[in-house]
Amino acid sequence: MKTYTHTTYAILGILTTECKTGYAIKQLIDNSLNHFWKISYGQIYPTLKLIVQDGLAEVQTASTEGKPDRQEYFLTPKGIDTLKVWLEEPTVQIPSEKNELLLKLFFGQYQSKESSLALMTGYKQKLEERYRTYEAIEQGINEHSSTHKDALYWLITLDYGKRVTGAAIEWCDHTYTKLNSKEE
Amino acid sequence: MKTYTHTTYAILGILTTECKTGYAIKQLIDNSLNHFWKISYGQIYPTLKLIVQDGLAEVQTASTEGKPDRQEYFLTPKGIDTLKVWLEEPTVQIPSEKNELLLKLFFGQYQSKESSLALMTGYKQKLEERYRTYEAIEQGINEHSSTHKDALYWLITLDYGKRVTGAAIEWCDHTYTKLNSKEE
DNA sequence: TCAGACATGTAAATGGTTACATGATTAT
DNA sequence: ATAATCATGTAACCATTTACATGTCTGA
Repeated sequence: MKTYTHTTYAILGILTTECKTGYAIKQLIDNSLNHFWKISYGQIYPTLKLIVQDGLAEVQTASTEGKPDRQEYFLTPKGIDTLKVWLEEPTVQIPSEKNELLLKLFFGQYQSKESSLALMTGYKQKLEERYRTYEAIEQGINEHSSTHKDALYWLITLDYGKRVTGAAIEWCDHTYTKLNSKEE
Repeated sequence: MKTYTHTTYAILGILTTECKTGYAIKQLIDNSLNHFWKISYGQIYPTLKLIVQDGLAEVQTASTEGKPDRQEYFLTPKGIDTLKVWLEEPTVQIPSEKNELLLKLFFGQYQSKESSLALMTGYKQKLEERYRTYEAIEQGINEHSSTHKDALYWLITLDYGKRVTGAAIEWCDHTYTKLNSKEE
């Protein structure tokens, strides 16, 4: 069986939900998968074209009064099968991020202490903002969608984000203190 | 001032150490920056060419008996300045990883419980392996290079890796139990 | 009338990996 | 002989982002 990029499987997966158009896919990713997956229109529309070509989905034009026409995509049995085969594959790569802060800190020697500390502060602020975003999404799910069939899995991925972000925030505090107490 | 990619700054930074050749840069990154930065020869050599063109470094051919000739790169004052300007910039983007496991788990609905659990187990194993690697590197630094001027910064970046990886491992345990106890 | 949400798409550029090509030297 | 390490480089390919282009409809 032909293999696709993860991005293609992401789109295939989203087409199992109520989201059926390129625009809706973008919205879902921005709102719900944003902390572990991103995608641009420049990939969505060409990918949708591809999966139709390969018989994994079919298109239909839908109209709603007062809104522009939409192209709705529906998975074919072959599409569902392709998604399931990928889901059952046990091999996942653990991500290895490119971390700009660590890169700068690695060359900390060539930097003033103040500038290292400023870097840490900025980073921590961004992490805390991210943490609060996760909490807000979590609360939203608990309040509005707790009975939704996917809610458990959404909460699991959020929990991951919170734990990892939390650990990074603790590292910031610890490192700030360590660098700050260092004599010049 | 012209801006460069992070990869270019990484190379600029490495050229401040004893590593002066494309080959040595690759080795340093693979050994020491590997957990937060990666690079291929396909980028190193063209980038070295670029930074020479831009007057950030100068090349010299060096010979050692019994080894092939090397091209050694030395930062110019302009190169050091370019690096410092980048280091002092306080704006760092927090990385947002593409996480294949979370993507698959997000569509957990369309997967058997067994397959979700197998995914978790495989992921945890890889994380534990990574954690042990960090510990080994840390021990190596403490034993052999604890007095090296860069040792503090190396240990700080390793600490980040350990904390974040540790949090992810805990999430694996927690999620495994949660999914396992779930009635079918 | 004008901003903003809804909606679809393409082309060019960017950043990066992989595969290929070459060749010296050392140790087995 | 030959595998391993040292060493440099290019070309093709891939995934992804950004900028651009177009247009509808609603509500302020």
